[in-house]
Amino acid sequence: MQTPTYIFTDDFSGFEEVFKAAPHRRVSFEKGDSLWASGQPFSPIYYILSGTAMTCIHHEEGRRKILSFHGRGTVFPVYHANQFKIERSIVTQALEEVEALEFTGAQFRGMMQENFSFTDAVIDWYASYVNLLLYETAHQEYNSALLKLCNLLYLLSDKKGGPDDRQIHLSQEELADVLAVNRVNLSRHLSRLRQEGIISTGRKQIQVLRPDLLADFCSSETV
Amino acid sequence: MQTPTYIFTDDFSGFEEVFKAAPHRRVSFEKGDSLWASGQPFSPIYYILSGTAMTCIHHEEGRRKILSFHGRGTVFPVYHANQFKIERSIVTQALEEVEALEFTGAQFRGMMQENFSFTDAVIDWYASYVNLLLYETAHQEYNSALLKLCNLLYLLSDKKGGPDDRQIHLSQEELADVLAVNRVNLSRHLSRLRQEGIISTGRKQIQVLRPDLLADFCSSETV
DNA sequence: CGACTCATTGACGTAGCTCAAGGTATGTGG
DNA sequence: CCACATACCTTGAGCTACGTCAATGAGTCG
Repeated sequence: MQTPTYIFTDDFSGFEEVFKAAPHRRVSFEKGDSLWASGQPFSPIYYILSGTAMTCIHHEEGRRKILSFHGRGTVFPVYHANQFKIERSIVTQALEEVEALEFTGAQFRGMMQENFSFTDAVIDWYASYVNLLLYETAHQEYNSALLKLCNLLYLLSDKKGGPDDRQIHLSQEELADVLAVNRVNLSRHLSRLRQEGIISTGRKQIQVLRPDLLADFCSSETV
Repeated sequence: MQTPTYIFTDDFSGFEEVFKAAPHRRVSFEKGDSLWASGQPFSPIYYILSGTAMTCIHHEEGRRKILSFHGRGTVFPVYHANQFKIERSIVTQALEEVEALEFTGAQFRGMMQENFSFTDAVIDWYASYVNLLLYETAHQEYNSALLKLCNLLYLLSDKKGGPDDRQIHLSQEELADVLAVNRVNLSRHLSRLRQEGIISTGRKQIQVLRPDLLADFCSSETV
């Protein structure tokens, strides 16, 4: 039974050879580059070979909401036929150097038509994205800022790895922009968790010292 | 360029004959019935022949979030292979008598594999649902309760119809549960709009008198 | 070393939540 | 058709979590 993920990776890496064999354009982006011009509905589709990109939506009042992160072996945006107004506000930026293969919608659709297990992967991707968004809209929305934060830290920290792997390399501003809470308020809740010995904080990094105690703070929809 | 929709209808009605020809079970639900037992991840898929159903998520603290409405000619839930934890909290209820055709995931996947234009419809459905959820997570989240309400009224009211069609037959509690705001607070904002002559309210119904003035209150992501 | 960006802490305002009481349609059974 | 119950709606008063503004501190980099 799956919990939400903010970080997409390797959900298409089984098709890397298919991507390389299909007609495409090879592209690379420097840190900070946008994958497409902002203000436009998106049209190309990227399969990421290496690097990480971050997708966010800019609100007309000047805020931004960070939606998800896309690493190697995944695709963004995923194929769809219709254009939506909100796409114009969506921006995907490289957080580090990104190497990718670029496809048109028609090329991508052709690959789905030829290979139905590829279509399965597309459906899986959509289902995961819907799951993340449902979690945010229908669950996190009702939680206090502290609970939201604990849930996010829990989901972002790598439960499998050792203590050194349980680091989250995001600034407080970025965390605040994922949760749609105020940066100052977020800082206060982080100090609380720091005082309780659950995390330690540094510049652009948070380490989860006690995942067990953190889990106690989280909602049952999360752990 | 599409704006979000809360009410899904007729996005699969072009395939009604395909549904009827495929192996299925015919089912009907009385007003108030759930389409599947609550607390379970869902497994059957329904094509709705008539009636309307409402999907909501129950939060562990006792609140509920109304997600979407599903009328004739649409499908819910749409096919996916993985199971997600949050599905256990999702309930879809008949708002009136619902006649539907029930399919298993395997049957549904078979139909997608046989008929690629059916797969196109599934992708369109997912894209619309993601669009709605992005709108809620990344746009409405940052709006004040009044702006949220105006946006919702605008999206729910039938812009094509005449004055009598611009009625919304939902209780204030249901509207509040769509917007994740307090019922009392919602009532106050409705009185404001009533005082401005934009809407008239009654028991379980709101009529939009001046769609033009309402649009002025809405955000640009909505109109 | 200076100029960033990032993080912390305090003081204060307010939108929205909660509790509570009362009002008004709608439906039902006698 | 009326009495009563029930759901739905309205309005008031007070609280609080979060947002905003502002000033200061603490890493990092050229």
